[in-house]
Amino acid sequence: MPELPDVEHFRQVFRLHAAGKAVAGLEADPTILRNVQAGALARALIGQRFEDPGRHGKWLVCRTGGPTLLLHFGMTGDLIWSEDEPERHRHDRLILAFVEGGELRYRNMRKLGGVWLAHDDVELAAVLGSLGPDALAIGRRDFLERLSRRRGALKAALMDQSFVAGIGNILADEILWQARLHPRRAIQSLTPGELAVLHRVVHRVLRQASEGYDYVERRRSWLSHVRGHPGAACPRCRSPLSRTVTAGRTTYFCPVCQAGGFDALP
DNA sequence: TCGCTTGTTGATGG
DNA sequence: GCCATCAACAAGCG
Repeated sequence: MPELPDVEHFRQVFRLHAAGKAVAGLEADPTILRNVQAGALARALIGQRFEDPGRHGKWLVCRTGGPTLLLHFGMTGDLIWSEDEPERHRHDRLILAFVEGGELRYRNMRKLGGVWLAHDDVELAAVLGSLGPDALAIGRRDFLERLSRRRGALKAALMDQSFVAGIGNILADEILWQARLHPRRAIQSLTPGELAVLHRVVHRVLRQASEGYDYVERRRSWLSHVRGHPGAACPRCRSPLSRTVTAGRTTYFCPVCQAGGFDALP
C-alpha cells in the first residue's frame, strides 16, 4: 500500500477523525515501537490534543502541543477509524482512544515501518532529518538542481528517500512509464527537455494518485493498473512489458515506449 | 519449501 | 565518497 498518496489518504483520515481530539487511552504492540517504550508513549500522549497532521514523504507527522507521534507504514501499514470498521484486527499494533469517543487504529501486518515519538524538534530531526524534500511539494528548480548532483540510474534516484521523499517502487515505475524514460537511464544523459518532462510527471502522478483512494484501481490507463499481472501489456502501445531488477527492486517498463536505449546503463 | 511482496537500513565491493 | 547489490527485518500467499 503505502507510498506518498496512500499516506496522504491516512493524513485525511487522521485530520477528519483525530485532529482536535484528546487522547484518553493507548494500547501498543511493543514490537512496533521504535524509539520509545509503551509506558512512556502512553504517558507522553494521554491527555494531549492532536493538531492537524502533517506528512513528509511516506511519514505521517502527528503533532500535539507537546510531543509528536510519527507513523511509518512500511509495506503493509494502514490507518483505520473505528466507525468505519467496528471490529479490531489482529494486526492493529497501535490503538489511540479519544476522550470524545472512537479509536484510531494503526494496522501493520509485516512490521516494517513502525511508531516513533519525538519530544521536541531536535528529536524530530533525528527521525526525519535524512529525508529529502517532499516529492509533491518540491519545486522544479530544486528538483533539477538535486538531480544534477547525482549519477547512476534514474530509478534508483527517484526511490531514494534522501533525494526526494515519497516515491516507492510502484510509483517510480509509473512515473518513468508516463515520462517515457528507461528505468536504468543514466541521470547525466538526460536532456533539458526530458528533465522538464520528468519533473512535470512526478508532480502530476503524485497529485492525481492523491486525489482519491486506491489509484491502482481508479486510474485504469496507468501502468500501475496492469503492473505485475501475468502477460500484462503496455496500456499505451500494447507491447508486452519487460520485467527486470533495478535498484534491488522488481521493475516493469515498456521496452518500446521507454526504449531510451542510448546511454542506458547496463 | 520456495519465491515473491507497494520499505528501509547496514554491510560489502567496485 | 558515490553507487549498486544483497541480506535482514516480518508475515502472508500461492
